Amino acid sequence: MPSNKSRRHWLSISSKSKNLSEPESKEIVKQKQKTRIQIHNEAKIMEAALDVFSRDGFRGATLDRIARVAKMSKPNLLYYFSSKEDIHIALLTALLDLWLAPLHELKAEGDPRTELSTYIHRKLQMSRDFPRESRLFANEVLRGAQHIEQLLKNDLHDLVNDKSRIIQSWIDSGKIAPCDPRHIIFAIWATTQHYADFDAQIRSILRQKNDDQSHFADAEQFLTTLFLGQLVKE
Amino acid sequence: MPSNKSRRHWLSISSKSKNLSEPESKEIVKQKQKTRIQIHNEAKIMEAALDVFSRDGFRGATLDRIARVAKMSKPNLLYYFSSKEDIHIALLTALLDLWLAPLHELKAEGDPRTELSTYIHRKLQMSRDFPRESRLFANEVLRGAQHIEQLLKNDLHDLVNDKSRIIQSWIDSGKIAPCDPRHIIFAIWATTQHYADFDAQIRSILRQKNDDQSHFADAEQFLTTLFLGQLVKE
DNA sequence: TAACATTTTTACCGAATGGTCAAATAATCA
DNA sequence: TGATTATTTGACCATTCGGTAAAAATGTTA
Repeated sequence: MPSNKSRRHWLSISSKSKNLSEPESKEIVKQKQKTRIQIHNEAKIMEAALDVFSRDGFRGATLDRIARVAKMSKPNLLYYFSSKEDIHIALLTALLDLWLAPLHELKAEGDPRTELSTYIHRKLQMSRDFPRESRLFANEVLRGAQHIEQLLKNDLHDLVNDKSRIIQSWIDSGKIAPCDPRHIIFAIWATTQHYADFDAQIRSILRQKNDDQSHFADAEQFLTTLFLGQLVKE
Repeated sequence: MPSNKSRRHWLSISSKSKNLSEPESKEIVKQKQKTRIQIHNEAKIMEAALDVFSRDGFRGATLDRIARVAKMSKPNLLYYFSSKEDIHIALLTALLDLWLAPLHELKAEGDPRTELSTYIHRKLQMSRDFPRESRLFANEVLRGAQHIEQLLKNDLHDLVNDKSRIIQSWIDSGKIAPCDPRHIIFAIWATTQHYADFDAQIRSILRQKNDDQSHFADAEQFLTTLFLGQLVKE
């Protein structure tokens, strides 16, 4: 499968949680409209920040490096975001939806085998096409997830519980072995994201070049077999 | 690239492999005997380094912080290791054996079900009891594994290939579905280490306290079911 | 105990860090 | 167009970074 090299994804900057406060009926909104330059530069910064934070983690990343990658001066960068922490949080927040999209699509109506293999497929696609995003979250969670604690405890927790109820219904109807459905989700996360986060290790073992993505097909075949219960014979 | 200034740092953690050979065979042994203070302080530094590197990654970690955790001055720390990179590499090297021990124990003679569930059990135990070690390697591999490239390409590669041959024999005798055995190993790594590396996420979702490890029992039960092929019913 | 080797500390270095400020420049719009 | 606002810049700052030099302190041993 050819790789999708042009990976500019739109990033809607977190419109700052101030928006939670009532915009005072339908009058003049305090939040000013974003300039074309603003939109462009904020996107440039997010793109650069993704590059740097995903490689070095929060503490290891530097504003100088982000500025250099974004091809702007450091003060200019700080004109758009007030601090390093700000950039990091904005980036994580903006990418969370993209990151959780595959799980959102897990539907109760479908049959378990189809739903699970579709989910695996989509997650593997994410690892293949958005490895930086995967590493960004991996780095953040490794650190203790201090910058997205609330996101995890609220949004992610609720989403997982929601989807766990679907899986539970499959368990109740005897289609899946009794277990805590959340561990199924953990296992799919772990196995699929592993191919992005631990890429260097996998390539060392498989002796693959950096641009070779042929193992993803094997991985999907294997993981489908694994999760659909046909790996070990009786 | 380690700039190897030939200082008086003949002391190195990895020298233990040399100690296995006969002491003073014929010539004057350059390797001097380690002082009690040396042994003590190197251990103190490794312990502190494990704490700091596993939390912040290589770039994010600082010598000042390591020194503070180890309760010694920074120059004192640099008396034992010549650079930050040195400490990191020494730590990774010293811990690799511990980290690979469970895989080493995978034996061809046993039956696949027992061998796999034992391996899962050991790996989960590692995640539970040595989470910092797990995160240390996770951080390093996330960065591209620049400091352990050779270790991965040689030692780990060979070990995995070796054990893959065992699994392949199980495939050949029809006990396991045809697949690249290395993906089985990857999947066990991913799922088990996930409980250490992504601990913060898991606790957020399960709403568990930091010292609660009760989910490890669930995890083992679940992963055994998963890998032994009894998760999804026909 | 004296001679010697090992360990620790103090004081320091140049570079990089996150961040500020006011002035200069460019874009927008009445 | 000019006035206003939005953007960019260079000069700067306090702190922290990885690391060094050399003396002081401590341990070891003849």
